Parts: sequence; C-alpha cells; structure tokens
Amino acid sequence: MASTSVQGITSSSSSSPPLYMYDVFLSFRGKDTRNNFTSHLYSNLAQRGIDVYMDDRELERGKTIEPALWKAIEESRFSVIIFSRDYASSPWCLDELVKIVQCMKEMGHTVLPVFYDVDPSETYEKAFVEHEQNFKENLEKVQIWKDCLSTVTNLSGGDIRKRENEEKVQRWMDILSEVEISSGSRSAERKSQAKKVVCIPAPAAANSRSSGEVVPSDLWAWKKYGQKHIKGSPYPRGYYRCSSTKGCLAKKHVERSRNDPNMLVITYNSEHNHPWPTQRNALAGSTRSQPTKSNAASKSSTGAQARKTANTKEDQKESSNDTLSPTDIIGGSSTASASVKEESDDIEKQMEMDDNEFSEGFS
DNA sequence: CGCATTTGACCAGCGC
DNA sequence: GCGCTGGTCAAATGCG
Ligand SMILES: [Zn+2]
Repeated sequence: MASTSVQGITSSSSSSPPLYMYDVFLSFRGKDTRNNFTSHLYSNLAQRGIDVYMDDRELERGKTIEPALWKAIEESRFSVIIFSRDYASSPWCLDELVKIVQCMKEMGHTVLPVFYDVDPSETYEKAFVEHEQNFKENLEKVQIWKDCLSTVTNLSGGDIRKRENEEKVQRWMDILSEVEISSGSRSAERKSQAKKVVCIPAPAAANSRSSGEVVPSDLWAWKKYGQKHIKGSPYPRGYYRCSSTKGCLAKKHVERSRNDPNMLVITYNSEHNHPWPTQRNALAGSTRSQPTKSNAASKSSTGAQARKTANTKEDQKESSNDTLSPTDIIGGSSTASASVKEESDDIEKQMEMDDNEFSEGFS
C-alpha cells in the first residue's frame, strides 16, 4: 500500500530483461497535489501505456523510506517531480528527491520537474529553516536537500504556471510516450499501436460538483459517433473519435464496468497527432439529457478498435490493480487508480458473464 | 442556423 | 450459410 503502480501488461514472461521496471516514477507531495492534478497526470500517462510508479509513501509517515521505493526510482527510466507548495517541507519527499538526483547523475536517468502552482524559482526557504531546526545535528543532510532541489529546479528554465504547466506536462507525456515507444521498455513494443484499455475510478455520475470538469481522460476533444449496447453488460458503450477534423485517427470507446458501475473502462485506438489539446471539450455524452433511465457513459470516451479485427469476446478482466490505501491522510480523492492493459495478441482472459441486475445507482 | 448527439439501420468478421 | 456481435454510418433530433 505504499505505492500505486500501474503498468501495461508486463509481458507475462518473467524473463524480461532487466530494462526498466517502470517508465516513470512520479514524485509528489500528496498533500498539495492530490486534488486531481497528479491524478490527471497519472491517468494520462497510464492511458498512454506508460508504466507509472506513483509514490504514496506519505501514507506511512514516521517510517523509514522503504528500500523498495528507492529501488523503484532506480528502476524507472524517468522521474517526474511535481513541485508544489509544500513539497520541500516533507523530508520524505526530499530524501526521495536526493535519490532521484543521484540516479540522474549516476545512472543517467531523466528528470522532469513540474511546478504545480509554485514559482520555479521557489526556494522553499521557510521549509528549510524548519528542517535546519529539526535536523540541527545533521545539517549536511539539509544542505544536500537544498543542493538537489536547486539542481532539479534548474533543469527547467522558464517560468511556468499552473496553466502552462499543464501544457508542459502534456508535452512531456508526449515525449515520454515516444521515448517509451521507440526504445523500449518491456512492454513498449506493442504499446505503440496496440489498443489500450484503461480503467479509471469513475466519475460520480452527474452530481453537480462545482468543480466543473472531472477527469477528462484526455484533454482532447472527442465527438461521439455512436453508442451500442454490448452483450454482457447492462451499460452501453459509447464510441468517440477525435474531433479534430481529419488527420487524427484517434478513437476511443467507453463503457462502465459491468460489475462496478463506478468504474469506467475506456479503450482507445491510435494516438493523436496533435500534441496538445485543441480546445477543451472534454465532455462527451452528457450534454443532453438522456431520456430514459440509462445514464451510462458520461464523459470520457473510449476508443474502439477500428474496422476489421473484431475480437469477439473480450472484456477486460476485473482484476483492477489499485493499491490504494484505505485511509488517506490527505483526504479527498486520493489516489487515482488506473489500470492499463494492452491487448495485442494476448487476450485471453476474460470472461464470463454475469450480467447483472441493476444498473442504476448513480445519477 | 449550426452542430453535437442520438438512435436505429447497415455491414463485416467469426463461430457454429 | 446463418446468426450473433460489435463497430460505423447517417438521418433525425435537440440545444445552444
Ligand atoms: Zn486527435
């Protein structure tokens, strides 16, 4: 429970080369970032088939950082650090940072700093003053923290604000996707064009939340072009395609998990070409009031596979892998659990059908 | 009036 | 070859 990790289908053969265990190690201060930002990042990465290790050790304060965490850092090709207001006030985050910097210097790992609602020039003085008081007997350590912090902070030049940060993150994700695809981490090969299935926690149906939009899986705009009821599920499946007029062949298709109404299963086909969102029409499918009772898909969409190749049966397995901690200190929606799975030829699981009975329940 | 959805028809692949 | 499923199309429908 110390961490949440997602991965695309790791090849079943355990004999995979030592490459990297994860594509990205995500470091953040849950306290600051929990509110969706990290979740979005995580979801986006996951959807791209990128294996992300989301560090959640904060849940275990007081304990020492587990070696496993360090190992995860070493085994990640990239480290994305989300600097937030209180990032530096956490010794754990800083220790983690040090480790990341070490891997960067000694192992050539790539570090991508993201400034979430803080100025890139932030020095976190306050936090360090405290650290210096709390670690009087070990000021060296504090100094190392500072050094590492500035090292990473300086990696990125410009000033980025929350807004622009999104763009930057988006960009990185694109880069990460490519790198990941072209060079290979275990599962990279097929990721490139493989169909990906993503399960996200589900949007609480249509509750009027002040927070306007909710986890648009993608920041892209999608246009719905069809909806169909699928065999073993009580919920319909909506078909969407990228709204960018042409060029982009991206399609996706979305449906609720038959067992877990609160889980959205989105599947998508090719990737977009336009790195960044054209606009934000993240809503799909719920614009209009739906007459009958079916209130299935609401916003995101799923992709589907294009013509040919129809696998008749394929559902996703239910093993969702979320490892979240039950009680999050941080409150609110903590982790974002998402699971990604690719399907290429190893589709073999699945199954059964249980149709279930009710389908209402949220709305 | 234009446009995003909706919904049922249409069609292709697969299994039997 | 028939029927079942799933995926797309496209005309009809509302909304904004
Ligand atoms: Zn697109």
